[in-house]
Amino acid sequence: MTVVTRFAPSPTGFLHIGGARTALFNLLFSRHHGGKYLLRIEDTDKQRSTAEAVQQILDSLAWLDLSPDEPPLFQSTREARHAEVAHQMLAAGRAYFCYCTPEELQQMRERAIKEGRPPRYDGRWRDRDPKEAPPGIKPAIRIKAPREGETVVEDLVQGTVRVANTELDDMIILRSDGTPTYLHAVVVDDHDMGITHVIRGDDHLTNTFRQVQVYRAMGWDEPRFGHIPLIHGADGSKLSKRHGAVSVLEFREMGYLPEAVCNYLLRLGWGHGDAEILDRDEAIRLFDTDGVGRGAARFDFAKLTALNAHYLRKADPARLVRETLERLARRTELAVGAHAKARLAALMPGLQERARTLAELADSAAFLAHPRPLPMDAKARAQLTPEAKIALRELGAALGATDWSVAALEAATRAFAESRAMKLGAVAQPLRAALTGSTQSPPIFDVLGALGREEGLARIEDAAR
RNA sequence: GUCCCCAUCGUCUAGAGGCCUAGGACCCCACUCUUUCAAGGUGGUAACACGGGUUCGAAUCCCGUUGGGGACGCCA
Repeated sequence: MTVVTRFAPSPTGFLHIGGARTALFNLLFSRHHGGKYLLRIEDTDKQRSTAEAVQQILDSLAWLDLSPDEPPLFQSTREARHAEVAHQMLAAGRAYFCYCTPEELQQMRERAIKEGRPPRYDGRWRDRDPKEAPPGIKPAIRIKAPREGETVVEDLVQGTVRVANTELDDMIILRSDGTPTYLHAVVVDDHDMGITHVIRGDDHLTNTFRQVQVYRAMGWDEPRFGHIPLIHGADGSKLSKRHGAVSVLEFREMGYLPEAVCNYLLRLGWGHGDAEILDRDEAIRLFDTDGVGRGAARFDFAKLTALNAHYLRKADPARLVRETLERLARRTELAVGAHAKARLAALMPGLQERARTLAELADSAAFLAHPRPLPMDAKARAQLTPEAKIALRELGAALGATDWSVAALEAATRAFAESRAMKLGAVAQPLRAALTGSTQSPPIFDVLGALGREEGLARIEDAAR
């Protein structure tokens, strides 16, 4: 049997980071088993579904390299099929018309809760003759769920999960307006799409018992289910906006790399020995449901950031130059032209190993694109003592006479310091302040080299004034 | 309220009865390297929720307690 998985988001908003992990697990699982990974947009709620949300989800998945193997299936296009199946169940005596009004059901729920009973449909139309139907009411179709025994699901993650059938009620599969409910549509679509493994959030675990009834009523093979735990915020509650970012696109904006996000998401709730750094190929090779944990995991920005720093360090400098240029171009105080681009390309190896996110990278690179005079932060200004300024002026003169290569610049500076009986640091720090406006930067001679003779000497002169 | 699921350092996790003096990663703290900051290297702090069993032996199996999460819609 070829494995077929799917990710099935509803387009009522942006793609949640938890949804991204579900998509990742589905992709990894199918790839690991040599199968297919599909996408289904669950847009049957016409009030809340939007085309923008669909596009955002597609963009988010593409960014994370989690695009499906085939174009997405839109659930709304399959309503006729959903209704058809519901009517087949009706004909087979596995479903029935229910003439209750929403108000009536509401009352039923309220009374049950007041009396301390679970709020469930009491099955009042289950065996009633449709001839007794009240006039003028369009019926909904309910499934005839078993009332005795228990329903057991062998979950790939949670193990054997069982529930007494008395806990289940006869859920609506087709609304009175003829549209399918989620619980019904999901099953019909999963069956028709040939889904063999349903990997989704833990919050669907109890739904599974209801969905299984549809498979059984239709005599369809049931897929295997794997319910992965939800992601929580740092305080242990369900991850939401107040925990910081939750939208995948927000993570992109904050400067996280897609491969880092995927690696982090993979390790959130899944483990394989001591493996921490896993690229896509390695993840596909090792991923399986037996490595998925059963408890909810908390989202930790510190670890994501550490992982991001790792990937940033080994990323292709050319790629980072492009990304950084894009961010710098948004800053009006900078002059992002050919000079800046060349300087950035020259210094990127030194910059990228010092930044943890693309946002930090852009911050640390901004000095390269800043027109003179360069603004100084407080610590940098403190470096420029009267003595330091004198030394800088003389150093400038010395450097002006040297070949503008990193090695020559370093040699000249070391010779200069030695001639003054100064420690290299005593010269290098004021120089760093002059060149970068900061006390932290890549190796200072690399900076000097990247800046070029004209700009480098000019900045030294500015600072020596 | 009812049902379902979960429970190892602060966080993510390894651990499938003896290999556990509980390992790794992140965070934090020292030291080291060093022109700064990072990175790297070395070392350190830190956990089996609790109570009963089962067993020669339990982080690992069973029961209970506590704590957390989820689901109970003509939403998805």
